[in-house]
Amino acid sequence: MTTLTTKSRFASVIIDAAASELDRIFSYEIPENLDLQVGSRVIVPFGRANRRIEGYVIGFSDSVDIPYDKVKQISLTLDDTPVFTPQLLELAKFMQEKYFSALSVCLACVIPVGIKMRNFLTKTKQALTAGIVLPKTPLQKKVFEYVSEYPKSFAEVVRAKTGVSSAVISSMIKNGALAAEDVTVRRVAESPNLNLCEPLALNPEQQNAFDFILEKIQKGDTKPTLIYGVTGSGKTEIYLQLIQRVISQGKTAIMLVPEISLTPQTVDIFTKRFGGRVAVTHSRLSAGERFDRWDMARRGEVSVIIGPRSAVFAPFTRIGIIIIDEEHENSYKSEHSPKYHAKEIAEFVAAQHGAQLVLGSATPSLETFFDVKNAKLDCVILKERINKTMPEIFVEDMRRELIEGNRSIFSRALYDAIKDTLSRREQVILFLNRRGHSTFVSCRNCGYVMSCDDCSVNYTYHQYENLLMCHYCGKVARILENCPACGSRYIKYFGIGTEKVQEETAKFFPKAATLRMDADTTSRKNSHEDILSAFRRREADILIGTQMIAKGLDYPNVTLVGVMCADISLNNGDFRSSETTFRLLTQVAGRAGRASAPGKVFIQTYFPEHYAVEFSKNHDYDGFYEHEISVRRSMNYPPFTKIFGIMFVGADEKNLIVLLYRLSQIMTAYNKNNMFGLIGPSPAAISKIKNNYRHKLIVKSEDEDKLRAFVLFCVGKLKETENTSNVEIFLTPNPLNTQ
DNA sequence: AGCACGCCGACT
DNA sequence: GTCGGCGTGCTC
Repeated sequence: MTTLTTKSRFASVIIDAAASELDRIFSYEIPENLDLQVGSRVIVPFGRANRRIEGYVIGFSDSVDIPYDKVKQISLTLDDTPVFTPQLLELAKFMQEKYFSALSVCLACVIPVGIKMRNFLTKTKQALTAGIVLPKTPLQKKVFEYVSEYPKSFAEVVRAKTGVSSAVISSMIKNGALAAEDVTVRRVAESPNLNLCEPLALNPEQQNAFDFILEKIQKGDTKPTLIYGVTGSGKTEIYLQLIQRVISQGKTAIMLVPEISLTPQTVDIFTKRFGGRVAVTHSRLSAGERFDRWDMARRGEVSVIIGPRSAVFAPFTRIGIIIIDEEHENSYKSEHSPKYHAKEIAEFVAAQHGAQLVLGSATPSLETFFDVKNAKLDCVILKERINKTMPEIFVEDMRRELIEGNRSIFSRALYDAIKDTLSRREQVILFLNRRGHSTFVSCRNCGYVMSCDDCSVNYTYHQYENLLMCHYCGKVARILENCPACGSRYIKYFGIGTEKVQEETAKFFPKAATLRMDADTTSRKNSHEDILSAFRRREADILIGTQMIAKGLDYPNVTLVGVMCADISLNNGDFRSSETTFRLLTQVAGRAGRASAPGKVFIQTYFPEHYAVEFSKNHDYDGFYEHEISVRRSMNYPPFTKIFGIMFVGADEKNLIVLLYRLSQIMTAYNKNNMFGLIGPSPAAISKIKNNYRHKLIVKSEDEDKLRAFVLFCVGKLKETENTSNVEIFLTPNPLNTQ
């Protein structure tokens, strides 16, 4: 059925609607004069009222299998070129099946301009050239002379240079004294005449990694490669030189980076190497800017795309290499439907193009390293740290501090180290992965805890605004003097956040200037960059922050890092918590020290003997991997199984629990040979958000395809036998967590 | 999803 | 009579 010819009588159309009942092919007759291709965007009459709706042509046929009198005609096509290639159509079909999404939604995802636009937003300007008719007036003569000297000048430039009004120019165009043509202009940031940078010399390790991957590319060996290299080991230079080779062979390259790493510095490195051949995408682009980058890629005006996860959909032909830097990053997984993971998409696209997939990380995800061990992935190792030595790590047992009478948030050793560091005029980073002042507020008389009415989340106290905030829905409440339950006045604030750390730091080190960086201080545009550069300029001695300070930033003058409480991520109840903690500690520790002065890192914890803490203390990823993989094996967790999250969300909790319980009964009944492991049903970690209750069921299996089929079958059975109209059912294959 | 159809009660 | 409430079913 799927052919590329446009001579067929009928077109297979996917309607632009997310509803699952509409996620199928509708056949339409093609009018005589309409030129269509696979990928054409069309308007079709739909439904009893023939309302006009957008659709995508995904194939052609000469017959239909429904009564002919039902078939309607396509009204019109929206663009003069297809919006997706047959390859991207295949990718969308793959996503439809893998992520349980409507094909129309997957297609919209593949077309970044899928943002509803009637027509493409090509921006044009009028370029003027002297015409054949001679000018009549002095002003016209002036324009004529300028344009004779500088043909194809933009009208706005001609007006500025000659000082004439637009009336003069338009009358000249009208009588033939000027020739005008519309030329496309791109909304791409002008790169300020950057001097292109030559490739840097590679050290032996880098050279080895480069040679290994280049040889694979030349041989057409498409097994993916992991570059496993500590922070600062020079992975980026290898990426750059590989891309250089690929584009010199006339192929294209996709470079994925976590959104947070897409800083001006990163962009600079790439534009300095590839000049106008590289386009950068990021989430803050306008529709027009986004369209231009997409259009430039599909027309071959650029050869390299660098961007966050969505850049994996770049409409390139002949892709030679796809690189995923910091492959372990959670931001590669989309939170919205289709809940794709950029790594899975990249694998598919690389296979389509015969491209080399390169993953880079200092702390690879367990799944990735497991694939290395099973020879599904090649691996090159970079051990050497350029211009930096490993910091020394101290683990502080906060239980002992308490027993020995230290009730402050600083262990005695960390306190001394901060004092020392400040006296040497060096800088300190204090890390705590929780914003706000106090994490819960409760009554010491009756134990009542202030929490959000709409979500099952404790209020966090924010001192600056002096109010209570729900970190889930953002709702705020006023602080109370009396307990709403028992009326007592013994309200106390417990648990520390970054705000409290700042307050305590000021108390203990009154002479030190502090800066705080978290979601509360970076909501303003550019404030993120402002805080970091202020710290780099040494306008503060101590930087206090959450997760967002942990990643890839280098401050040569920071020689001390304190992790205020490692237990937060350790106790989040998810099977990946050890991995997350190990990685976080490793990343934070990487902020300390430089070549001349090795840094010190203090990790404060109530659980110092936890293996995630122990292994990070010794910078021992391999040891951590071996331990963690044995835990995963014994618990039947990924990578030994695939997991599947089923979440029921609705306002009527009782109804929701009954239905989810019924689903688990169906699953148990059809679970022959105990092929599938069931966990739950149970309330989600946050069991209520905005007055909608959330309960979940986790299913595990070694066979991903069977797992998918089983879940789909059982949910189908539930929908057949019960009324599920009052619950929303969210299916998430390979969820990032089991919360 | 969105829209028409149709089957009910209430009302100028 | 007929206006409008919402439950039901279909969409090439």
